[in-house]
Amino acid sequence: MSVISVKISDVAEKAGVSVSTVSRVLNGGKFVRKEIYDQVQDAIRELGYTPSLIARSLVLQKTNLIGVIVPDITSSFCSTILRGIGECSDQHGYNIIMCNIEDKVGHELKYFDIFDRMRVDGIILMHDRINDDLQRFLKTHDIPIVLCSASLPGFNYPAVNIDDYRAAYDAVNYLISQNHKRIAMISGIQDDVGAGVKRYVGFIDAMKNAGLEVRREYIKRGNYKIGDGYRQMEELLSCDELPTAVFAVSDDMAVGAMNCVIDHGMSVPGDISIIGFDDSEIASSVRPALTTIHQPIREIGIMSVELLLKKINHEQIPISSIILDHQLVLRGSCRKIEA
Amino acid sequence: MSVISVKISDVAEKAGVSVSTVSRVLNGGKFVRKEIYDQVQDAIRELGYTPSLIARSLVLQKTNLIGVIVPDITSSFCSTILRGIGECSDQHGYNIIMCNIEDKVGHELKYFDIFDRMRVDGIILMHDRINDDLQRFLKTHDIPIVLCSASLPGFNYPAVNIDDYRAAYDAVNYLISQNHKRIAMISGIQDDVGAGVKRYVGFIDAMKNAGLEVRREYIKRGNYKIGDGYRQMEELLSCDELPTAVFAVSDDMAVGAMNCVIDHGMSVPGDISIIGFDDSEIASSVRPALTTIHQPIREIGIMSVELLLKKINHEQIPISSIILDHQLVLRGSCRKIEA
DNA sequence: TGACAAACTGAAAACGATTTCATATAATAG
DNA sequence: CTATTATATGAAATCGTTTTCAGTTTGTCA
Repeated sequence: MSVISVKISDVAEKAGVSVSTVSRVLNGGKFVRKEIYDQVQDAIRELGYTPSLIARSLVLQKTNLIGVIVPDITSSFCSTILRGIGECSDQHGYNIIMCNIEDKVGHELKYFDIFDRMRVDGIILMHDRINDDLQRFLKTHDIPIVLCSASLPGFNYPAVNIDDYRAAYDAVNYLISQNHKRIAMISGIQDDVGAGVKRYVGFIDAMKNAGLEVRREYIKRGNYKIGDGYRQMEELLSCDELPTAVFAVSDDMAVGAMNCVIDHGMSVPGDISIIGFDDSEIASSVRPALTTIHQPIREIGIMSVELLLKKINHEQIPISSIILDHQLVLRGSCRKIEA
Repeated sequence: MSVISVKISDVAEKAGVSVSTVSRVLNGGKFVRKEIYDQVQDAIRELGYTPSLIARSLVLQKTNLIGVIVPDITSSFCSTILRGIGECSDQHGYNIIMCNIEDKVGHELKYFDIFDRMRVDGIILMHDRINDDLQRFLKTHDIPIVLCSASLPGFNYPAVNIDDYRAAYDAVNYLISQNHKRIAMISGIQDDVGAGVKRYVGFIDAMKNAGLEVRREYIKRGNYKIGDGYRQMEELLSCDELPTAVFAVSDDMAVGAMNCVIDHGMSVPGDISIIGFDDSEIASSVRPALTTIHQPIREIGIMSVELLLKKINHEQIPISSIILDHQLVLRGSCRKIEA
């Protein structure tokens, strides 16, 4: 029962050697006689000694901590990324300390400040929005940062993303190839300066290139959650002429939209086709299963960590921003309109 | 650009006072003259100084860190609890450091060891399984631990749970009240010594008390995930006589089961009624929406933190185990059998 | 055998905070 | 006006490690 924590000097005393020698044993045992080495190991075992990472961090000026800021841990997309992050950092001997922004948008600075004081070795940021305080902070501090499924115009932090423009374009283009003409979009919120605008532009361009009209009333905005999708779909259903398809920029919103359609006694894809984005777990757990854009979610998390570690270790980073492949996955929520 | 980190002595020098004075200012400024106080604050601002929590932790012997071990961050149940945990610990000035057990079952010890070395102030454990190594560890260390939606027979750590026995009983009893007689169960895995067995016994008792037969072939086991529910349901569908209702001990498994039924061209609840457990987000995002047992998920997380903090601060803990209320929520996945 | 390198060991100085203790000044009381 | 107390301040010890540097063995080679 190690109530009082035993320290390195206790081990040293017990083993009859100096503190330095114990420390050497702890760190590989180079330059210490086999005999003494064993002696020290015995003492460690008998005393149940475990070195304090706190003390170690202090002298080494390195915490092996990675701070992670997520917008909403509850979303399947985020938690899957987080899983990738946890997995990879674990493998490299880093631990992650997580902060959930949630509804506390605008308070990001608080978490950066905490990370700063904790002297984390680096930060992974899954967040697109920025305000003045944060801007100032980022300009004056230089903790290694990588953006994960996000981008911050004006800062060239390394980032891991897919090609959101292209992916949105592909999704909409698929709808068009199925002869849909009245296509609506449930987009991201106004101040999403990252993926949000890219997907938006992707939608617009696909429509324009096909010579299709984009109606103002067909463009809605939501905060990526199921409830948002539901609410926006309700508005769409009140249009004079209903769209035949809707492109939602997250699976969650797509599911919300789908539920709304179903709850109004209509059918997906019979009456309205819906295409999602992310291919998060919910996409395949729902009936009809969602046709959607697949992102390599877990890999995005993993790559973020690898990029961050490179930055922490001052290794050369080949390209500052990594774009992973997306993919259209066809399931049951879209149908072809017979011409 | 604070490349070289500025320390308290730099501030002291700049302000023309001693280190102790700066420290006092940092910690509330009691016993320091207004004039000097301002002087120090100015120096802090000008230098962009932020105190190192690492150094602070070392001397205070307190990290304000809480270690959290989750079985699967990807599940909506876990991530919602985690949100509660994050929220509450944040409010109390604690940070959480998260470890995802995932498929690395049996390696729990590794994370306990890390937490131990990091000198976290306490641990929240959402994990029911235990092995010899872990047992030995727990016996020899005494970090404050609370169990969150879990229980560890043989250790009387404080815990936050619902009454799993009663909840399962209520769920099954509801099915019975709807005239179901052939009721199947998709239970937890074999070595789940916590909620798993309690829900199992609740099922059995409800059946017995109603004088209903529990058929061996109607009892399946899964690891709480959607895929498990799907697979087990497939087996149930191959029974000679189909059950009219199935009780799944997690919403995820219930959804899996539901999808399986639908994919086989049958209807829920038309052909088979399904009741879930948890009322996690997926329960209401699926059509038909799941009838299920509601757990106050976020609150469970919050209460765990509060309990842990009490333990950390050596406050009296009134009752060692907290049982929160559950509730049956009726939605669309169950129907009444006309007698 | 002597010279020089290699292997081993320990004392002491960091790392960056808090806190105890002693001291100095200001305020209050008798 | 002195004795006493409250308020301000700083020097130095402490938290538990790693690492430098110097010193002591031991080994190798001519």
